[in-house]
Amino acid sequence: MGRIPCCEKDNVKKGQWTPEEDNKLSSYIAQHGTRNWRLIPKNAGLQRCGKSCRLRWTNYLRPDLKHGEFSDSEEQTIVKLHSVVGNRWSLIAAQLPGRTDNDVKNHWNTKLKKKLSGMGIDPVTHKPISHLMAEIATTLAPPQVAHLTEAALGCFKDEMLHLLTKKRINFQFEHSSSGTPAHDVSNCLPLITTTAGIYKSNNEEEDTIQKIKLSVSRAMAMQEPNSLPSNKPCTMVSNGEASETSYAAAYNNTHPFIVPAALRYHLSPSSCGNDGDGSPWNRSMCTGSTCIGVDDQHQQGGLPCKGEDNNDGEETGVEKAIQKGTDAINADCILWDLPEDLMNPVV
DNA sequence: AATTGGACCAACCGCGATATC
DNA sequence: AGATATCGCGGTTGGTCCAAT
Repeated sequence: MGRIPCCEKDNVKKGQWTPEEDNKLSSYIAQHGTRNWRLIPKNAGLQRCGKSCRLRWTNYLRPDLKHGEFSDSEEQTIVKLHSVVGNRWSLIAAQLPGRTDNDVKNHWNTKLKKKLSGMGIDPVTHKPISHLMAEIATTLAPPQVAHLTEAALGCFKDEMLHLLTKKRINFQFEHSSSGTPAHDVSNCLPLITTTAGIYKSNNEEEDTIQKIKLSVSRAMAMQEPNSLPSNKPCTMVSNGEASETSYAAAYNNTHPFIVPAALRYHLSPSSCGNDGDGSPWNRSMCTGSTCIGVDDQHQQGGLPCKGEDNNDGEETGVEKAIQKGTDAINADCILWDLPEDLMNPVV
C-alpha cells in the first residue's frame, strides 16, 4: 500500500499562525531541517498539517525571504517575465531572490495588474487595450462592435477616470512623419498627449471622456488592416512624468513589429517619458530611441538570471517552460526585451 | 463614532506530477 | 504495476487594516 496520511485531518488547527507556533516550527527546522513535512508538526509539537507547516515555512519563515516592498526593478522583472510565461509564479519568483511565488502572485493581483490596466495595457495579453478592441472589431459586424465599444468603455471606466484625474489628456490627430495635416483623422489613430496637471472643471472631464469615446469609435471603424500605411505611423506622445508612460514606451519600442500596421504607433526619443522622475522604470526601460531593457539590467545586476550563474548549459526554469511551447507564450503578444536565452525558446 | 468598502496578504483548496510502498 | 501519499503549484478565500463617508 502507499504512504500513510500526512496528518490526522480531524485534529489539525487552521487559520493564522501564532508567534509561538512560528517559533516552534522555526526552531525545529533549524535543528532538523525540512526532510519530512509529515513528521515535522508532530515532532515540533504543532497541531498543524504538514502541508500547512511547509507553506508557512516557504512563504514566511524562511530566513532568506524579503518582506519589504517590491522595488521598481523587481516590478519590471515580474511584468517582463509575465509577458513571456504568464501566471507561472514559481518561475517568476525564481528570478527574484527572496521572493516567493505567493508574494509575486499577490503583488501582481493587487498592484501590477491595476497599474497596467491604468496605462491601457491588457495585463493578460500585454497588448494595448485599443489594439485588442480593434482586433475584435475586425471580427465582428458593425452593430456588435458598437455595443462592444460601449461595454468596453464601461469596463475600463475606472482606469480611465483614474488616469484622467491624475493627468490631463489631450487628443490630437496627426501623422508623425508624413506631413499630413494634423486635423486629417481619416487614417490615423489618436495621438495622446499626457501632461502633468489636473482638471479644472467637470466640463473638461466630460469633454475628454467624449473625446475618448470618439477616438475609440474611430479605432473601431478601422477594420481594414492596411488602411494605415506602415510608413505613416501615428505618434503617441507623452511628456508627462511617468513611469506609467515608460511602461507603454517599453512595450512598444521593444517590439514595435508585433503591432499590426493599422495600430502601429511609435514613440519618439523625446516621448519616452524618461526625462521626468528618474525612476528605474524610465532609466532602464527606455533611453532615447531604443530601450536598453534587460541587457542593461544584467550589467547593473538588475535582473538576476540563473543562466548567468551557471553557464554550463543547464536550463533555467523559465527556459524549460518556454521550451515546452506552452500556450502561455503567445507569439502575438507584445513582449518585453528579454535576454537572448529567454527570447529564443522555440527550436 | 460607527459603518462601509477597498486594498492587501496570509492561508487554504484542489489538482497534476512525482515518490514511495 | 497499481495504489496512495507527498510535493509543488496556481487559484481562491477570508481576515485585517485603513481611509472615506
